[in-house]
Amino acid sequence: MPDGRTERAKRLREERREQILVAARRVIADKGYPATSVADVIGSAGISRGTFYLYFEGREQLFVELVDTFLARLTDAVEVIGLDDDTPKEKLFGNFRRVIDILVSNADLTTVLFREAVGVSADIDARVNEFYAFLHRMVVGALRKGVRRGITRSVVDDELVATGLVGMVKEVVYTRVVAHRDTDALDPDHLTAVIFDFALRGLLPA
Amino acid sequence: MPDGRTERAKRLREERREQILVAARRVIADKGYPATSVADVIGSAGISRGTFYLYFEGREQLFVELVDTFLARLTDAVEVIGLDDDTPKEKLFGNFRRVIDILVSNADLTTVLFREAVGVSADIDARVNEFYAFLHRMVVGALRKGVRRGITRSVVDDELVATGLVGMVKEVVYTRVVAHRDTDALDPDHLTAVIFDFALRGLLPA
Amino acid sequence: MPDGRTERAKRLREERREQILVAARRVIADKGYPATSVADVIGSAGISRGTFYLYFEGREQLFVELVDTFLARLTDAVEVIGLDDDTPKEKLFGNFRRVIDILVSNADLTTVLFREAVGVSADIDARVNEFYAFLHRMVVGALRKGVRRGITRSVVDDELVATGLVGMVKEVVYTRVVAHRDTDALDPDHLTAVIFDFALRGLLPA
Amino acid sequence: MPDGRTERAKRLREERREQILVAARRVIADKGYPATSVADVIGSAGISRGTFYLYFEGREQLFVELVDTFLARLTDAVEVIGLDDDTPKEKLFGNFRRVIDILVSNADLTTVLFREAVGVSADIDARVNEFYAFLHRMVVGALRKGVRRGITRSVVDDELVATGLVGMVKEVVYTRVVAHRDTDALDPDHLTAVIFDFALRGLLPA
DNA sequence: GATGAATGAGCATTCATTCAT
DNA sequence: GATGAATGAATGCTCATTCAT
Repeated sequence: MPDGRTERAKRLREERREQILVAARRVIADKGYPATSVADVIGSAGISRGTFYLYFEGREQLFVELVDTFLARLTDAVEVIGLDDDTPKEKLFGNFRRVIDILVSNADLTTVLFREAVGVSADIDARVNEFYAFLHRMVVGALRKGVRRGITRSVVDDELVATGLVGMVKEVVYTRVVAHRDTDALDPDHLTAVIFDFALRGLLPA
Repeated sequence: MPDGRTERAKRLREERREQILVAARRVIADKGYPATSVADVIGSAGISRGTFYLYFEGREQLFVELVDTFLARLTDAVEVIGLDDDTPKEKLFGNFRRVIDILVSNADLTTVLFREAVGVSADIDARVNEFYAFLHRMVVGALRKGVRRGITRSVVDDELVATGLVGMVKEVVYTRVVAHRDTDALDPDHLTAVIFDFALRGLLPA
Repeated sequence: MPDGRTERAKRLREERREQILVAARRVIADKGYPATSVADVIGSAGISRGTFYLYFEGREQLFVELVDTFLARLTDAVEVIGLDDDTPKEKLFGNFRRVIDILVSNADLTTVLFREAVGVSADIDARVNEFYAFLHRMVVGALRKGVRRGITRSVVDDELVATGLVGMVKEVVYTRVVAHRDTDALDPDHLTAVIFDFALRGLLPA
Repeated sequence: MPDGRTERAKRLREERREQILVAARRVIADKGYPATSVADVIGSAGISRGTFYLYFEGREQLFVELVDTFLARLTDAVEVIGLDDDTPKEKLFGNFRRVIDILVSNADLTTVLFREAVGVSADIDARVNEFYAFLHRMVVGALRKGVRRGITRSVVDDELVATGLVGMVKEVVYTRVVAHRDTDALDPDHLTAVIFDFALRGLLPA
């Protein structure tokens, strides 16, 4: 029955799901995933136990969905930069900026991703690791293209440097957003600029 | 009664504790803290339930001790470098190297620290965060002393850069030791050298 | 309003009920009553949850009706045989044959009656027991009339023998129809003949 | 440590198990298996939830054990009668008597076996069916040996007659012990005698 | 009349902790 | 000191029933 009623029902259903997801990420960011019971989630979402299981297969599946959706948004924010790109530096800057922006403006989900989505289940671990591996591949690619085009110098172990660059971003976001919940102090533009300046010029005096 | 009997008893007691701690960190690194029950620990340590509670207040206290002891070892490996030090660069290099060495050569505890000791309890979170804050303070101090002595240039936001440097080390160790358990591939000297080279000279061509 | 519309509505309603009952007895015979949820029934019947409760008071009442209707059909198949009946043996034979026939040709309902309608609720237990008590009374009556008319000999405990005769039929039908679902192997005529032969002549050599 | 303490502990453990089993069979016979929750069992046994799971893997395993143990006792009561046995009739009579005796003197377990152990799980169904199949095989064997030795006549369908004989016993016990809980009225000797008399001589006048 | 989203009581099971022996 | 049986609060999940649309 593809009539109006069905459409509306679908939308309501989607809203309900979203309501539960929002409540869940808030409470998980607050109490931590292992300490968050289904009772906590439904209490926070203002729904009954049964309703929860109407929309999600179970506690873990809800958590996987939370993490997966967020990882997908982050992945989408990263744009591959071709060897013949006219503005590779700007594109790379844009990639960093967008990822950081998403992380900073979704404090709850970032907290869940950084603090809870680790060591909970092999399944989730694998997805999260795959995301970081994706970031790592992108950075390694950027480093190598930079060398080929003469923009950057060649380093001894570019895999290691790439891992370190990913780690820089993670740690900066983690300390500000997750550990100190000090979102205001974190301007994505400033952060990206500082990291780029450091990464390009190093610490030695000119 | 400071006689021999007491001495021996004390030593036996200490050995017993150690035996339990070793078993615990192995099984926690393997299964993850939330999934590790007291039954797992006593099974792995070969002791009875009651004995466990004779040596530790409970499951969480055991975990706190595991993390705390490791953090203390790491903290001890960091040496403050004075403004008038003759070999500040070598000292700093030594600090990085020693910390990385401890992390790499204690894969179980490093796994526990990086993957399990996060988001479990506010207590543990605070201790771990304080350790990273300590590292951060040391790096910020080194940066500022470097500037004063003309060794390094001044950066716009040295707090941010310091956080990033800590993050580089964490991520490199995490990916190799925890995620891929690829300890062989991680020579502390090589790692420290690469990070230093990158941090000092940056990526721009000379 | 005894007009056509009402008539048609009533008929439709009856058909709907029947549709649900048929679906229910199939799925209950298959999965067992305790394991059959309302979801199973409505899934099998192709109706919605709400509709189910429009036609039945609830899960148990549906089950009671299923059993009751079947018991009524079985009860109707049994004909009382008068003392002055000309063909008492044939009538008795007919009674056995008809009951067995109904049981054999309604494998689903027989399965429900024998395997599910036992120990589920005091209500259903009572109805089923009453049916067996009815059969028992009929057989006791037949035995006594047989003795009075000189057709059969007098036994020490005709109540016990009657119970046993009912049990013979139950067990034969149960093993073939319910346990082994081997309906083909069960010719009502053959079965009735064998039981009669055994019951009349016994096992001793002539 | 094969000392006295271990022995005593083992005995205590066995007593505890037995205590739970006795409580369980009482409450299951009373309320029915599907309606009996773990809460009912532990309430009846006067133990805590945790203790229950210390002695049994779960609700179903307890039930399986209840049924299995009883079936084993019944099976043990049946003695195979050889072709060259001097007193085959007495042996057969003994078999019937002993089985009936166990059934009658364990009203709770008999109720569980007849009313609850049916249609609950495929596992239990299989075990119960196997027991009846065993009885059936024994009776068929007895019938055939009886014919060979000239003690009984040959019947058209001895499989069917054997099933019927098993059914006679089941029904008599069921009606008296389970349905009417009228254990007093059921003397095993009398019952066995009546069934034998009927089965051997039949109902026709001499 | 038909629908299916919502409800919440109820259930089996786990596990950190205690304590009598 | 050592043991392990006992405890019971807590948890994730199911499902019969209701009711607004």
